[in-house]
Amino acid sequence: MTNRPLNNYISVDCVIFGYNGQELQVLLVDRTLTNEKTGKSEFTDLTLTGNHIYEDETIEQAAYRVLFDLTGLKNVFLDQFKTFAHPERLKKENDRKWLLHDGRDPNKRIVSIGYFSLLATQNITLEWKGRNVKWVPVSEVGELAFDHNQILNEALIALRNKIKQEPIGFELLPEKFSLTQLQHIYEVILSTELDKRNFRKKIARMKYLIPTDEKQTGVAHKPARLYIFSREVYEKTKKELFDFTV
Amino acid sequence: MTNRPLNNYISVDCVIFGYNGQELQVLLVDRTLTNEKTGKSEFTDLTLTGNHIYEDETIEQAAYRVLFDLTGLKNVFLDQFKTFAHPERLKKENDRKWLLHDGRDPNKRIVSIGYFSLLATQNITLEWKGRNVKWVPVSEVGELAFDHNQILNEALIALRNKIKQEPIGFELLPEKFSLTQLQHIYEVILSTELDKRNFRKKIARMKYLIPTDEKQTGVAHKPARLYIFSREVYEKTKKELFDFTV
DNA sequence: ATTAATTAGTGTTCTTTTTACACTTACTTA
DNA sequence: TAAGTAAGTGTAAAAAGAACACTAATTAAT
Repeated sequence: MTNRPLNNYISVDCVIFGYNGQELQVLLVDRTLTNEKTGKSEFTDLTLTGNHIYEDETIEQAAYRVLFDLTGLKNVFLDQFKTFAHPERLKKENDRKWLLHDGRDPNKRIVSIGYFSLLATQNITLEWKGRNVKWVPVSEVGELAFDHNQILNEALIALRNKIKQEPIGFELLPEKFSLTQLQHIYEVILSTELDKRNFRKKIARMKYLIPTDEKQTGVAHKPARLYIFSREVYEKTKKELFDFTV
Repeated sequence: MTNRPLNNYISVDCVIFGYNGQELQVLLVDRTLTNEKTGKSEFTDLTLTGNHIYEDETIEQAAYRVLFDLTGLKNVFLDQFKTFAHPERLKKENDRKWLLHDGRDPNKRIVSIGYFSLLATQNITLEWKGRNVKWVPVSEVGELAFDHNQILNEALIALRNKIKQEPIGFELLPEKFSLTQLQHIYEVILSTELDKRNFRKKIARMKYLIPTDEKQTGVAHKPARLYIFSREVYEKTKKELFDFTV
């Protein structure tokens, strides 16, 4: 595989969602433009992660590569949700400066294919192209670079649709998790409150949620039983439509 | 607006679905490569419709333009469903010849943004770039040019998902339609059989289906009452989740 | 050792939705 | 006027959804 980019005008943008047990987060990286003569910073703001597509790589592989470079993880959940190509999408003043600095022509159209992915945030070391990477609660995201607020919004819509149809909530949790944690994921993503008993009744129907013998430890209350998600069982039984309409 | 394409390596592909009262159809166009010296046809096959994106136009506008050029219609239902960019997607022998003939470099990656749209097939005159255009039942589509079989499949998946969530079945029907016609649309798209009484009970909840005083004429049986879809009522009431899970 | 604090875990009733199922009505054609 | 055809309609049983409150198991503080 070569590392030559296909061209400068097509890229993937990855909206990486994480969950820390409290809130839905998104991975953002600092974008600092340093004036090469004065050495001073012209501006600093935040972007989503993204990258070029290499010559002999699929767009999906490019998105996986971004994720791997960031986290060292493979087999991450990834979903292509929308492509962004509005003529004005990168025409804000700072965006133009940044593109120029990066050797790209800010007058050319840049097409970006949006992927979103889901990660359990625990135990992940973040590092990306020497830029500062951080988790930001989705509810606290301010103005982002480029059209990244729009991309984030569309990713959220796609995530909400997807989680109602397919069991992807597990991707945000450690391998073993409690039902309360799982419920909280749905509550946070769908911005709704769910009744504990009704929630458990509903997921009791889903055979791919396997109880283990393990319990939480070190918590100052009755420890919760831990469950695992069985992808095998899911694949076998998925004709029985997953439906999490709330 | 200029008519200069952005570049030769990005395009929209439109999967245009139609319904003729019997089956779900898709619009295909003949692709005939004529040898310029001999005047003989080198091959003929079928493609979806697609086009370049002009310099100052959004991708959505480009897709609308394809539809307008084909049908003379505006305000057609259109949904961006997936982007295709596999390195090998246009590498079949005939595809390479076609691209060369069209002045494009078959070794370059061509990114195509897929839209699907829905049309009532009645009263539409089809004409596109002098190429022969025709409706083909989806179940009878053979091998298509490029990766268009894959694009069609993905469009079908997107259509099936969408029609369960949003009232788009009407887009395939004339303005006034019977409930049996509507039911048939769902049956055809979801490949399922629905019970007439249960179907009617279900849609009776949907306020935006407005009965008219008109009935079918010229049918050799009890004439069906005709209904219209009220987008206004739909927009007002859509918080009440549309759910057509079957 | 006891108590307070905290979250886990569990069932029932009522309402709504889904499913299965068969006959009469209105129109055209022969 | 009879035959053919699709339209239109109701009921009962099963499944799913919604509302609701107490006991159990653990740690922390005293």
